This record gives sequence, structure tokens and C-alpha cells, in this order.
Amino acid sequence: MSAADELLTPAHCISNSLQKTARAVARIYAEEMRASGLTRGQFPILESLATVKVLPLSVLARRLYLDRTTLTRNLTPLERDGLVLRPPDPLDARVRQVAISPAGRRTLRTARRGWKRAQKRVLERIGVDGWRTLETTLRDLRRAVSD
Amino acid sequence: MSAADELLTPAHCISNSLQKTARAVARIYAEEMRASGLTRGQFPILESLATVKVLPLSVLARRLYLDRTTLTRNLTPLERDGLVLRPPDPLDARVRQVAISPAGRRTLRTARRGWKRAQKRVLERIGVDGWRTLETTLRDLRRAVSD
DNA sequence: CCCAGTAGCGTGCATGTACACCTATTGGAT
DNA sequence: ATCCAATAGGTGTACATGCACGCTACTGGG
Repeated sequence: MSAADELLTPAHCISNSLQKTARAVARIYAEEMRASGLTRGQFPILESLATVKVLPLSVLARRLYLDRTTLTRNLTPLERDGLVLRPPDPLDARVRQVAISPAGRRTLRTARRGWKRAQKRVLERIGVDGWRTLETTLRDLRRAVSD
Repeated sequence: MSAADELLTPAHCISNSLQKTARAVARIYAEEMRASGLTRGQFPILESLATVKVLPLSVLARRLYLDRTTLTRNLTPLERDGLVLRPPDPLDARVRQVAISPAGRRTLRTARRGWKRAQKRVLERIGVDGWRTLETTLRDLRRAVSD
């Protein structure tokens, strides 16, 4: 009888706990960013692209802890709206790179205002130090389950 | 210039951090539970129903931090496969209750074995004490943003 | 130089997520 | 008794997620 047996009952499911919390928090961000036209899923994609020229799809997917095929789908509306470009890699015809467009940068600047409001709202509830600690814990957890 | 200004840049997005971690962790559970036929989203629904007779849809949705209409969709495959029932409330014709069926309980028992393997795998990585702390933090965060 | 193996991507399918909008029922106010 | 605001729920639409499968292009050993 290990001391951790209690944690091996479904009420303590790590996956569900994360999922529920992600849903609850995501509502705040979705609400504040609605006017920008970007969803809470599209925003991190554009943010990742903002500081680089181009990235292969697979590399971007890994950074976002997203399945490669999921990222392909998520890029569809962004490409349709002209916010991202998909140039080929001149050195390897298999690779389709991803890049943010000028229109994408403009949309991103607008969305950042709503994002900041949401981040502030949640930070007020959780506390700055609380988030610093939690952020580290979550990053460690992601890495621990992804090797 | 507040000490928290650094946390108000998108690289420190609380929503995305939770979302990424939830995706990374969910893969472990999906992998271990695949054979049971239950998804990582269906499992918490059946678990919630296992300890009660019936629940109104809205009450169940609130407990899972799910939008009411999302739960309606998520119940569709469960009802189709005979794992949940949707009896009417004899006292209020507007209410459609949700209940687990005997077949649902059988499936749930099988799925729990896979779930336990996944939970063990993640607990090994994060550590028992790490999860105790994180679990509390996440529950507090959910409640803080949901009032 | 050729081809087997592999790497990078996209699509079909099923499920997950939530907002806008709709219908039906209820219970209280008049 | 009637009306109506509030409540419970479902549907249309759009985006999110990832597995199975298949295609094309590169790569390295013979």
C-alpha cells in the first residue's frame, strides 16, 4: 500500500485536471481577444512566427506541442485570411515552410492588446508569484512527458 | 514599470502554457486507453456519472468546466454506443438527465486499467509530491477564474 | 546510378470546443 | 387565469485535435 495509491484514482487524473483548467482559463482569453478576430489557438502560432523568418511545419509543431497534422489544419484559416504564408524550402522540396505576413503582424499587434487584458485578469487572480512557480512546473512537466 | 511586466509578454501566456501541457500529457492517456475504446474526453464524463444516479446536463457540464453545448456533442457517441442514457426529469420537462448504463460501467472498468498505467507513467516523471502541489494549484486557478 | 528506406506533408475520419441563435417549459407577477 | 422573464436544452457553424493512411522527395549503400 503505497502512499500514492490515492493519486491512482480517476478523481486525481492529471490529464483531466490540466484539461479542465485549460478550458476555464481559455474562456478569459477568448473573450478578450474576440474583437481581434484571432482565436486563442491562432495567437500562439502567429506569436511563434513573429520572431523568425520562416520555420518548417514540423519544427513549429514541435515547439507548440502540437501534432503536425493539427498544425496543418490550424494554418488553413490563417492562410485563407492572408495572415501566414507557406513558401517552399529552396533546398528541400519536401519542406513547406511557414511565415507570418505583414497583415499577420498587423493583426497580431491588435490581438496583443486583448491578450494583455486577459493575462492581467488571470494574473490578478493567481498572483504574480503563483504564476512564476506554476509556469516552471508546467514547462518541466511538458518536457518530462515528451522525451 | 512593474516587476510583473515580463509576465505580460505573450511568451508567458498562461492559457497557452496550460494548453500545451494538456496536449502533451493527454497523449500518454490516449495511448494507454486506446484499447478500451474510450477517449480521454469521454473517460471523465463516465467517471463523473459513476458515483451518482442521474445528473441534469447543465450540472454535469459545470462540474467538468465544459460548455453545456460541448457536453451535448460529447455525449452523442456515448449515447450511440449505449454507454450513457438520457432519461427525462419527471418533475421538469425541460431537463434531460444523464446517467451511465450497465454497459458504460463495464467499459469504464476496462478503461480504468489503461488510465492507471498512464497516471503511473506521468506520476513517475512529475513525482508524487509534485503532483499533489500542482493539483491544488490547478484547482485553485480553475475556481479563481470561474466565479 | 539505382533503389530501398526514411523524412516531410497532406487528407479522411472521428471526436472535442464553444458562440449565436432557437425552442420549450417553468414559475412568479399581475 | 394570463403573461412573460428566466431557465434548460438542442442545432448551425467554425475552429481544434490527432490517428491511420498515402504521397512525394531526399538520402545513402550497393
